[in-house]
Amino acid sequence: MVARVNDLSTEAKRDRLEDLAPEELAEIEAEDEEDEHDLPDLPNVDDYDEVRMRAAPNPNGPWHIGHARMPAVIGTYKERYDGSFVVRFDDTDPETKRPDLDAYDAILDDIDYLGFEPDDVIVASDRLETYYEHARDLIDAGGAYTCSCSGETFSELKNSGEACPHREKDPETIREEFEAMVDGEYDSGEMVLRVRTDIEHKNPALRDWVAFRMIDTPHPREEAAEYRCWPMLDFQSGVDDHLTGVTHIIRGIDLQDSAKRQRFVYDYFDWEYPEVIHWGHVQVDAYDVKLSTSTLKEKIEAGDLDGWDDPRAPTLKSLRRRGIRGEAVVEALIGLGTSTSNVDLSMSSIYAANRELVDDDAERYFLVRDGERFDVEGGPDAGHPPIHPDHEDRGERTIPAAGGVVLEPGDVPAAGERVWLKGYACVRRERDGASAIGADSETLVATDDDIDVVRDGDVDVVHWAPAEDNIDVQMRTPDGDVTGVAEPDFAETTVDDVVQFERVGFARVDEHGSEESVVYWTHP
RNA sequence: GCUCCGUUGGUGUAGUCCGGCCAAUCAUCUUGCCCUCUCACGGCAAGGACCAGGGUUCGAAUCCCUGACGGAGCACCA
Repeated sequence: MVARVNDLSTEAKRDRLEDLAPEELAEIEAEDEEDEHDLPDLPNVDDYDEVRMRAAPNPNGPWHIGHARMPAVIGTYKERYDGSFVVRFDDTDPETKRPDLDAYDAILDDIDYLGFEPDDVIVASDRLETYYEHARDLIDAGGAYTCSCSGETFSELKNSGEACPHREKDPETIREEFEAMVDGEYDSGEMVLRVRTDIEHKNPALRDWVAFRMIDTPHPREEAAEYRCWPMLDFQSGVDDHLTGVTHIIRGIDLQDSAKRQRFVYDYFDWEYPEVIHWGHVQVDAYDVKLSTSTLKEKIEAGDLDGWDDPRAPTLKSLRRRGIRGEAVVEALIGLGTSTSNVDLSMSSIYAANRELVDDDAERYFLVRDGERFDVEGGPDAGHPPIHPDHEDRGERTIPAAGGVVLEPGDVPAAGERVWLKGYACVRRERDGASAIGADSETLVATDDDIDVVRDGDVDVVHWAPAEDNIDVQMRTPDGDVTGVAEPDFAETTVDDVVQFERVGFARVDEHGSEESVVYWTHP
């Protein structure tokens, strides 16, 4: 019987089911029609009035490509669920993760580039009093104690599951010592406030973790410079997530234990812990430079990179300068999903998304790199290729040929061979000896071939530029700078235009200087 | 050492919760063809994956076990 059912085709089974249980069939087919999202649905959305998320960057520099994943994803979820998100700068370590004062605005600028706008922006170092208040409440609830063990001593005790003597201090002392911490009466390392969790918890990472510690170095922000007692991420972040109404937390797998740690605090306060999603790390191919803000900062300071927007840097500022739209970056990052495994992002997926966005508007020009000069005889004075092959109404360009042309070395035909100068005509390279003056006087002679020679595959079409009255161009790319000359009409482009240098690739016009023009290579 | 987590084509992803419609989706990628006065755009086609081994079952990418590989945490960093 079962075998007979198995032998039925899908169609047949469907028909049979329709007879037997039409309502169940409807249900099954409804499931199939669920619209497809690139991102998985967030968990338990219906349990909340509004989906609220947060991005919690450490303001230590402008963002690299990997950082864009957070705003890309939560911004997309915000749109899907009509939710909101807050940007919270977690700048609670003035020493080892010392904030960079320029980074706050730089990061907001990067989010703007990606096309998203945070509903709120808050800064943790503005909120110390709030954290202190909650610490006091936690102490009163018996959930924290001051501890003067050295890190090493406590670590040993903790690893063997033993409490330190400070754990059973009387509440009065704990309160006094914590106030002394707040008042800055201890030096770095002398005293911490620990959350009382479970000293025998099977996961050593969760045992009585530090909530506050002393830091001697003043915070770079003036508003926070007087504070010496600073909360650790797990405490600060946990409190803020609750206070700002965050319903869905998305963060890296490196913080997998954070939720478990923070739950102890939430339990003391009788708060509901938000939904949590952990995702893996992102690596990006095509760059020599590591995806690390501190590494980038070092390279810039050492002069290996010209700045955060150097085309060789895997930063958002760099992509922006290259003419890649934030939208394309978002699209590629969304495609990575939110899985817990580490992922590699191919730049080609960003390029593919961007090409689709810019191709229609990108005017076509010729750029010849490392050009070889030729005289042209027998043809018209100029060539007239279209500005855009799909839009004749945009007109055509004018490229003078009478004064000679330059070709890329790879496009130079062998003596006696033909090549089609795009928008101009078919030319044949003279054989050696036709002129006695030498290499500089090599000549291309226009033939009367019509375009059929190209259609038949006998002659290659190449791009070219005039040998005189051309425009010097420096093109900056992730692999270094290249130079070349562009046709005269290229001067009519304006800064920020993304153009396509035919057979070379897309580029963003960065500057038209008196000596030369500078463009940034976008992608093939 | 202790504790978590993961493993689908070159890359990413869907499917895994609730086993059958999955000889496995979509995108990117690579190759070929068509279009084309670009190696762009567009069109067509092809290529390429369920980590391994056991088990449960009529049936396993999906459930269970073991192993391998990879990642993360055990910080007075974020």
